[in-house]
Order: sequence, then C-alpha cells, then structure tokens
Amino acid sequence: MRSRRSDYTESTRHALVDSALELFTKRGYAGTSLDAIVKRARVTKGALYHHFSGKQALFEAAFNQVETAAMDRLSAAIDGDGPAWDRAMAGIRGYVRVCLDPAYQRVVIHEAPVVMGWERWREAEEHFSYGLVRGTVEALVQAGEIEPLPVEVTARILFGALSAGAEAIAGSSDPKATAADVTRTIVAVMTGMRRAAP
Amino acid sequence: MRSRRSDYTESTRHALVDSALELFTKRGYAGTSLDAIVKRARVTKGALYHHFSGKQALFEAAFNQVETAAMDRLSAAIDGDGPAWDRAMAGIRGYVRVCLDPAYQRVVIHEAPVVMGWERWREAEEHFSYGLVRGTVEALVQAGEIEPLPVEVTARILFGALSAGAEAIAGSSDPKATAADVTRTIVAVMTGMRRAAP
DNA sequence: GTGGTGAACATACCGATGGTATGTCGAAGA
DNA sequence: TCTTCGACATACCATCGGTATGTTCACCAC
Repeated sequence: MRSRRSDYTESTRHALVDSALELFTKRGYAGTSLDAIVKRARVTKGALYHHFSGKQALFEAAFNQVETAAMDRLSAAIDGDGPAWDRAMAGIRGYVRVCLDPAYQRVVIHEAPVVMGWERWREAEEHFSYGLVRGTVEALVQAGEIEPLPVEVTARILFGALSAGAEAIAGSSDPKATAADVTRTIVAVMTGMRRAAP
Repeated sequence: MRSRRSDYTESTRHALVDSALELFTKRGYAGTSLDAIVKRARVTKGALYHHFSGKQALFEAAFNQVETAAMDRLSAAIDGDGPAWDRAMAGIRGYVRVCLDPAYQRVVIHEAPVVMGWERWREAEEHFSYGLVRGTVEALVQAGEIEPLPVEVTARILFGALSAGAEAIAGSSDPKATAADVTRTIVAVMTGMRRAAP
C-alpha cells in the first residue's frame, strides 16, 4: 500500500506548510509571496488552493505547527506532581527557551496577532502557550502561593512579560546572558508576588 | 502672508497623515490602500509620493504623531520632583490610560513592530514610550527603591507587561474594570519588587 | 476491461494595489 | 518677462492574491 493517493497529498501539505513556515519566519507574512512558497515546495498555486483556502489559512497551519511543537516541549517541563511553585518556575524557564526559536518569535509572537487578528489569535492561544500560562497562574493562586489577583489579567501580563523577555533575548548581542537575565528577573518578580505560606 | 505655499503643503501633509492614521487604526496597515488614504485626504497619489517615500514612510509619520501625543500626556504624569516611587506609579497609571487610545493600540503596539520591523521599532521606541519606562526603572534602581536587577531587561519586561495589559483592556468587554485590574496587578507586581527602605 | 467519478493537482487569467514616470501649473527670483 | 522649481495630478506598470478552468489518474461499479 505504497502508492495510496493520500500519502502524496499529505506530503504535499507538509511541503507547503514547511515552505511557508520557513519563508514566513525569514521574510514575514507580507514579505512572502505565494509564488515563492509554492516554488520552494515544488508545486503550483493550484495545489496550494486545493489544500488551503488562502494565504491566511496557510499561515494558520504554520502557526499551529509551531505552537504544537512548543506545547510538546512546554508540557514536558510543566507536567508532573511536584509543588505548583516549582512547576511554575520550570514553566518559565521552559517558555523562555521556546521563545528562542525564531519561528516561534516571528510567527506566533509578532505576526500572528496582526495576520490572524487579535481576537482570533487570542482564541487560538487559549489552547496553546497562553493556556498553559493561565493554567499555571490558576494553580498558583489555588495553591495559595501568590496573592489572589485577577487570574485572567495576571496571566495576560505574565504572558506579555515573558514574550517581551523573549524578544529582548532574540534581539540581544549576547542571547545566553540576556536569557539568564530574563529568567532571573521574571523569577524575581514572581518571588515578589509570592505569599508567605499561611 | 496667508497664501504662502508652504502653508498649503503643510496642510496637505497633515491631511495625509490624519487620513492614514484613521484608516490604519480602523482597518490596519495591510487592509488600507493608498487610494483610500488619498481619497479621504482629497488629494492624489502624486501628492502622497511627493511628501513621503512610500506607504511605510507614511505609516511612520502616523506612528510618530501618535507617539508624540502619548509622550506629551505621559511626561506630564511623570515629570515633577516627588519621590521616584510615586512618579513611577503615576507613570504606570498614565501609560495604561494612553494604551486605551485605539490608535496607540493598533498602530504603536500591534502593527508597528511588524510594519517597521522589530529592530527599527525598538530603535524608535527608545525616544518614546519605552524610553520613559526605561528611565523610570533606572530612577527606581538608583533611588534604591527596587532590587538592582538588570535595567534593560527589567524595563523590557515591564514594557511588555504594560503592553499586554493594554491589549487585555482593549479586548475586554468591560474596559474600565479591566483597566483597574491591570493597574492594580502591575502595581502589586512592582510593590513585590520594592525593597524595604535601607 | 471499461466507462464514470472525483480527488489532486496544473495553467491561464483577473482585479487590486504599491510604486513610478511624466505632465501641468503657478509662484518666486533674475 | 523668462526661467526655474516646488507642489501637485494623471497615466501607466509590475506584482500579487485569488479564481476559473483544464488535465491526469486512481478507484469503483458493472
């Protein structure tokens, strides 16, 4: 059962998404033409529009791929049965590492809110990185580790802080050192929010 | 000296920037055509390309206008001779208010990094909002109000936290309440970082 | 085996859009 | 008055996203 058709269609999809992801990461959404994408995937626009409804849908497919990969790495860091605080700190370190991926930086953090629209981006993020951050904050509040601030807003702000830290790392001349600074600073902030055990 | 030519050219520039700013705010950069901009400004593309080198340059002019207005409001809140801590808190409240402006939200926070490129955006921000945040953090560290964390990274993270808070406000169904939550949360975070007076 | 069917593409084309090249007009100096 | 030049307007071009149509070929009913 080698020459099933669906095998080839799946590889075509993959080729398109891979090509799109690489070009979007390198030149951005607006700076990437469909011609360039299909050329790199060795297909034509007919194939593209057979599998996707348009440029945006292709972008979302690339977005989902990056986010799924990020989730795999992140949940591995967060999951477990240790104390909520320790898992949160591991999550912070893990997310900073995830943000070092140029594809995550450009596609997920920078372009997705503009290309997909903020509302749709927000909705998608619920099931991805932001969902994890939010869950972590919730766990911290429930465990009584931090002051009972509004979860939604606190999670948003932490998410923004993490993203900004990631951007600082990516734009730094010494990413390693900056990454250490970012982790240290965020941990310091979180520690400041930590409530003395009741 | 009414019919000086430069008077009219200045008003033409203003009309173009105003038109662009309104349309960029409403429909975004990619969703706004130059034809729509010049039509609303009651001029032609010839005038546009006489005053600006292209669409990006026009966007940057709009960006600068929004940022300048924001700076005026912000420095009024920050300037003064009170304690560094109080001025910082006033700055936070002021920045949250600034972020309620839809033009600031969409043009400065969302689109500018994508349209201008992150590096150029970062450079421009040095002289605008981010410059103020950074200066505030520096003042806090020098006054011994907060732990001596790396200023650049701390400022970036705070800036990201504020922007994320602003986005949460803009996307909220109850902006007033969310704005209060954001201010409260950020102040709580900053307070957590505050060092006991030596 | 063969004729029909539909998925999986390829090709040709269209309209919109950013950008350019050229033309026009009127005020200011020589 | 003649020239110059800034401040536009007009006409046009190239690119790009998207669509309409054509083509191939595996699969299935008979």
